[in-house]
Amino acid sequence: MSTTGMPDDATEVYRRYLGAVMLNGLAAARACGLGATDLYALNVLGATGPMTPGELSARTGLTTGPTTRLIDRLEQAGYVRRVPDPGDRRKVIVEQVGTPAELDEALAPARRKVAEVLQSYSPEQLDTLFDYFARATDAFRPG
Amino acid sequence: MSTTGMPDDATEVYRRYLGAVMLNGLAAARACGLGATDLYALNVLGATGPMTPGELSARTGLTTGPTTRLIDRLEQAGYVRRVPDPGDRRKVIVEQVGTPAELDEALAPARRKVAEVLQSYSPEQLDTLFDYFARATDAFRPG
DNA sequence: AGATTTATCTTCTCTGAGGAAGAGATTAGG
DNA sequence: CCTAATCTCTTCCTCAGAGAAGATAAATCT
Repeated sequence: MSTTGMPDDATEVYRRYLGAVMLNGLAAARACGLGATDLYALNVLGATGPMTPGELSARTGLTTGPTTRLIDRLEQAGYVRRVPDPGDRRKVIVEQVGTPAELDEALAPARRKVAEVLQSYSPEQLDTLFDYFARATDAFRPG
Repeated sequence: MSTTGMPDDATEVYRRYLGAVMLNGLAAARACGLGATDLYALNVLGATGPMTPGELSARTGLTTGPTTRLIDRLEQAGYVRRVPDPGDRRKVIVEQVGTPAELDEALAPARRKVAEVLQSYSPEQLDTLFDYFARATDAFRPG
């Protein structure tokens, strides 16, 4: 792809890879009964940390009404918890409850296979890979 | 994570990375007006290649009715094309029309940043990374 | 050829997620 | 202290998307 400076066949490999990651994540979400927005919100919370419903609604692009019910769903499913803001009693803080266990369970088979793949690399190669993971995470951040 | 043999902090880096990839993909899909199922189906088609509506319905878990309308949506949006099966005139083959341009456009900023990250690696390191991309793609395949 | 099976598409219905508007509670400012 | 602004939540409405059941067309089998 000329805009990225990557050769086309490398782009294709990478595109397929991203597609596979998405596919796996969506399938796992579906297996847990999570909608796309729910998963999106969980990812936002996981990436950015606890935040108020207002912030979450800004991040997801939802208005406040649907956001309230989004949080209701996540809370009822045990993925998230509402905590009162000590400094402002109008506010609520939404925080993840540990790591979503069901979701992790659904993602486990793929992670096991990935772990197998990773075991075939040398320590230096693993350093490279994890360096990439860390830096790509920022690259994928919105904004 | 003990089930994978990965150290816990490495798992966390990796989990964040996957979350970021998902987040970016979902945001891009939303920007293109694609629903979660539509995106899922496009990913299936991209990963597996052209297939009949029946196969697609099995992959997505939808019944045949919604699958027809799913394909209608994707076709109308120009992401996909229906071709008659030459060997069986009951069948239709659904195939992607090139690479979804709008989706690619929406993903471009992230890809540019990733390309920047990738430019900092040596050729040997890039070999390692792309080897991983290719093998991880299979690891993420459902089944 | 006739019957059965297979594959896709159509129609109807319904659930669920999202928007709009406003209520209730709390904080900030004059 | 009283008003205005802020934050969350509630209510009502709409609509896209999914299931169920059946229609249509084509292939297969006896």
